[in-house]
Amino acid sequence: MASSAHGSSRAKKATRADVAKLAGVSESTVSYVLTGARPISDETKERVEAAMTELGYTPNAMAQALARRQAGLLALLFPVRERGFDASDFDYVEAATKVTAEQGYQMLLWPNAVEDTDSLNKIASQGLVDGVILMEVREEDPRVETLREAKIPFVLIGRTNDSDSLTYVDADFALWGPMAIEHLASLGHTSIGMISAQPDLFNAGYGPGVKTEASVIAAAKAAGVTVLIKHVNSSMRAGYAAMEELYNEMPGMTAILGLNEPAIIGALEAASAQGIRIPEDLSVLTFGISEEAATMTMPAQSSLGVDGEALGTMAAEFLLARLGGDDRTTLQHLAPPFMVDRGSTGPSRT
Amino acid sequence: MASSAHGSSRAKKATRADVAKLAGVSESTVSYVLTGARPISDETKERVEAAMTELGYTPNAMAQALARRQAGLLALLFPVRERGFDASDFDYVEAATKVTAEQGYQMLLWPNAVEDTDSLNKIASQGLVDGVILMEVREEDPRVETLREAKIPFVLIGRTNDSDSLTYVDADFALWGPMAIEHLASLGHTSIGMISAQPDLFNAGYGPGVKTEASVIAAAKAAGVTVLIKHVNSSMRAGYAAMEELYNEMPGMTAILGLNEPAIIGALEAASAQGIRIPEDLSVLTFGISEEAATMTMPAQSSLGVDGEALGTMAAEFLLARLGGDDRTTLQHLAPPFMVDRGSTGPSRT
DNA sequence: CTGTTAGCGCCTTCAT
DNA sequence: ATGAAGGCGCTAACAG
Repeated sequence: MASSAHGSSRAKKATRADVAKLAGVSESTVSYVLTGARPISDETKERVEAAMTELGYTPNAMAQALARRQAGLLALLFPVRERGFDASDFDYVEAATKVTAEQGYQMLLWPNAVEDTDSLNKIASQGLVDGVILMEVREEDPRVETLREAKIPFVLIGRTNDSDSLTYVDADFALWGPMAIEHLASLGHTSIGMISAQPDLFNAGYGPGVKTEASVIAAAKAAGVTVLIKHVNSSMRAGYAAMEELYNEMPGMTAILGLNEPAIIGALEAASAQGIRIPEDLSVLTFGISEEAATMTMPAQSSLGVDGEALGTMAAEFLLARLGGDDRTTLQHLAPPFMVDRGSTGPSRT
Repeated sequence: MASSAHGSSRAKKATRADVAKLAGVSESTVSYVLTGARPISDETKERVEAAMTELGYTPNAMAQALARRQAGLLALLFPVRERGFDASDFDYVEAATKVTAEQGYQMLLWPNAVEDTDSLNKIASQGLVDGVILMEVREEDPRVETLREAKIPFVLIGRTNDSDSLTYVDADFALWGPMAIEHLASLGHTSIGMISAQPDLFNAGYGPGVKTEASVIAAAKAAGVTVLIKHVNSSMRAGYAAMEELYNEMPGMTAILGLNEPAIIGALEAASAQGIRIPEDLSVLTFGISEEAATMTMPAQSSLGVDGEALGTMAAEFLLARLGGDDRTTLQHLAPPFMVDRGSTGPSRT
């Protein structure tokens, strides 16, 4: 069964006409048993279905798309190169995929870089996909203008600086700083280090980085505590080094905030190498980290973030609304933060 | 400029007929200035191009695909959920994307699970994509049969147990064990631990895991050294614990092999926590790890693996050959391993 | 150098 | 409950 001796992979596929002929019905009838858009007698339906399986018929996606004037495809833009694609990212993607699949859409992952607007323009303006979800959004994001010009419905997970007229879901980073600082301040911490996003992402206007830092700084000021921020490359090594810098520049540090997954791992390693114990000597609170990443280290990290699955779902629903022609309402959502206590923060023992 | 007050994103796009009318030429002429498949006078070419830009015309991908009987799309199957998508994975993808783009193909990333053969069958048999590249291949991989039935050209990066008739590129794992063991044995190591792939991947027949272990075991036997293998979950925590187990069960251990990125990080952390120094007290050699991952830990890990970019390129070339109708030749390639010494191995001081 | 004419495979409105 | 017929937007011979 494994090999058909003549073996031409160019065997032409059965078409709707073939099925119609074999079943002795008209072509449109074949379509109607597929779509169910019209009542068909059981008898002919059976004949048609038999013919379809006999011929191994599958409708041609391109022809369908052309006739229906819609591709049934959605693209999810995720510039994979920047920082990979981890379990927490997949929370969003999986949720969005699930929701849109229920409406008959297939989701494609577009891994190209943010700057690759040429490719993007192609898929967006050629009608290859019906709608787009953007992830890893920057404060100034060239993709937005490209998609706008292509007149294709799109929604952001994240947001740009100028997002009043955009459709998006995002975390409410403005609340992250206050919530985190209050938590630590109430435990008595007054000297707090922060291992933040890598410099280039920050400079490129990476939203979570910029917005979270801003709210941390404001909250620290309000609470009267000191925060020392380091922009650290996304590597354990850099995190390790940053930890030493922090202790040098702020000897009384009793807590750190994290906004950089790999770097935090390195920082924890540095702490452990120095015999610094968590949470006895140092409290650790990490932003926007997945369950997996948070419990992967030793000790596990208490964290503050959003529900990626919920956000992904909502993004998909917004997009479906746009695809459905809802053009008037503003669809925007900021998700509130929630904190998960995994025991890595405790009272200050200054 | 930001908002067009009437704001219907449903504005119908210009078609080839519109361009032809505006330029005062026939429709086919419009096509021919686009494809350049026929000489066109400079004068009419300019008129047509002017009309195109005036109307913002872009050819409809679906209609093109239908008429050409080819979509110009390729899918790269990568089940993202299993272990994420990291920098080393992107080496393959980027290389393959580049090569195929030069032939006018767009590469899509298909993140669905290996078991999701329904979705796969859809995109494969509906003519949505012209060819497929599979990654994360298992010894028994259901996707292969699905693609075969769909009669669509495909190539594996990796291979199944029964791959004689398949088109693939893969690492030559059979050489990994000997090369690694010889390296360590020649340094005097005789008690070697191995932190291997997680149990479920291994049981699912994850090729790199199964094949590498087999070659390690054989090579160890031949060299007369002892290897103790642990199947470890892909987390730092699990690696940390595995390290302790290894020392308990094999107190004289002086070297470890790694085949599990996160677990190795945990293992290194465990070593550092115990005051075990690398490479003085323990040699570390990791398989199939990217430059980034290898240099991310402290100390960096010497590693043994393949050139992902080269493999991705070759996979793409194989696929292009199949798409070009080359159906007879066997296209298979096993890439030799190469070792990168980052100083984490040294003489045994038993 | 340029136009005309069949399709590509399917959807969908009219008819019956 | 079923057929027939006209597109969807573009390609690719076939004619000049």
